[in-house]
Amino acid sequence: MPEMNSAKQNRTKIPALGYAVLGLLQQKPSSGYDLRKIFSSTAMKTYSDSPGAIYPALRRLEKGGLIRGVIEEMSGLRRRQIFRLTPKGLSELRKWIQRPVKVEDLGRRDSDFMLRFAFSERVAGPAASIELLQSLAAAQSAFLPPLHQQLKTLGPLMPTSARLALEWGIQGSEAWLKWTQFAISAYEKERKGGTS
Amino acid sequence: MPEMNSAKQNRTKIPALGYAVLGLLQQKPSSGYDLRKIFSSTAMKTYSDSPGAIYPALRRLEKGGLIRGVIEEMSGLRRRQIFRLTPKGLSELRKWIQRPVKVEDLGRRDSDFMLRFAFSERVAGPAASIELLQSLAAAQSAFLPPLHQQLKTLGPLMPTSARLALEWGIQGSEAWLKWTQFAISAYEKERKGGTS
DNA sequence: TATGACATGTAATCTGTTACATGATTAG
DNA sequence: CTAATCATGTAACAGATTACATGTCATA
Repeated sequence: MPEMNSAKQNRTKIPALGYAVLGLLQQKPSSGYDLRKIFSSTAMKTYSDSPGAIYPALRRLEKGGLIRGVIEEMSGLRRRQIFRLTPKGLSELRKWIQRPVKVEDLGRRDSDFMLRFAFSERVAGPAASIELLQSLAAAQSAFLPPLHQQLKTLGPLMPTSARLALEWGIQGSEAWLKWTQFAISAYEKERKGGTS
Repeated sequence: MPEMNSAKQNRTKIPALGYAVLGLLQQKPSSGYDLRKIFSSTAMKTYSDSPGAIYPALRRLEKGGLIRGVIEEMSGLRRRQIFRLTPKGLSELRKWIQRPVKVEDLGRRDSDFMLRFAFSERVAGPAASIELLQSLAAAQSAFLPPLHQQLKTLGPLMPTSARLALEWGIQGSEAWLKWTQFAISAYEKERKGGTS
């Protein structure tokens, strides 16, 4: 086969939900139930709020030494385990956030990147956020041309609905690129007039 | 818990990859290898091109009576199994395409909907495409206000990068809404000046 | 005759979904 | 008292990833 996606990953890969948990725990030590509430009520609905996902994920992260849970016995005898990041967990989170964006990552606009970026400032500082945005911009500029190409060559042969779907691929990516510029300039403005 | 996502599904739920396969087979009977090439080379990279995903999926669909494979023995003795939709498969595909869009479906802009819409014209005709778009527009108009609300209340408390990520949620949805209008008007234009 | 594309598969493993189960505490 | 909410779990299962295995055919 010419070049199918193979990708040999070294084990211990953390899934998206795991990073979402790490990021939230860095912001505020929480129980599994706290996390479930966040995943079910806020804009982070992409991640599963089911106990069958959260609790096993917490145990995996704990076994990997990335978080540590302590049972809070204080007020009221309702058992409740609060998890916190360990230093190892923090460094793992930081490494994930600072990974450069590759063109292949851009397929889904909703994934991975936004989660990383959302956490970036808290975890690694504004400089890291800016770097991430620039890495994104670079990847994006390489992403669009092939799509235009596909539309030009295949578009006329496709049914209207299929062509329109492909056009969303383009329009959506362009909107995302605009957001990237917007975000970069927001950081530049902050740097000048900011609270520094 | 107030209202966590539970969702009791009746069995025989077909996963996204399954529908992608059904849609492609409706357009053109193909082998597993053909499908893999499509998933690895075209804009449909969201779906797995790995043999460990495709071949089991084909067998599941065949067991469910949605597709039927025949071994092509013609030219050259290189075995190659060509799959086609059965009538049941076609009707299942049509049912999936014609499902109305619900607000909860809108979380990820890249998912499900675009696949359904892309196939809609071929499988169920332009009228179905237009209906899908209108169903989408209705769901979208209910989707945006809560996001604006969240930004207004939580935004000022968030770090810049987290707020910008939330703003992408809004800008991206607005861009999608614009595409929806664009697509509807494209169909209207076609209906007037079209090949009818 | 060796390489690489064609073509199909399988086994181990991981993660998430679905659907229960359990018990403590608080509000009406 | 009873219903709802807090809080944690588990078992069965489905589907995807990873990695390997097998064999055919064309061409350089």
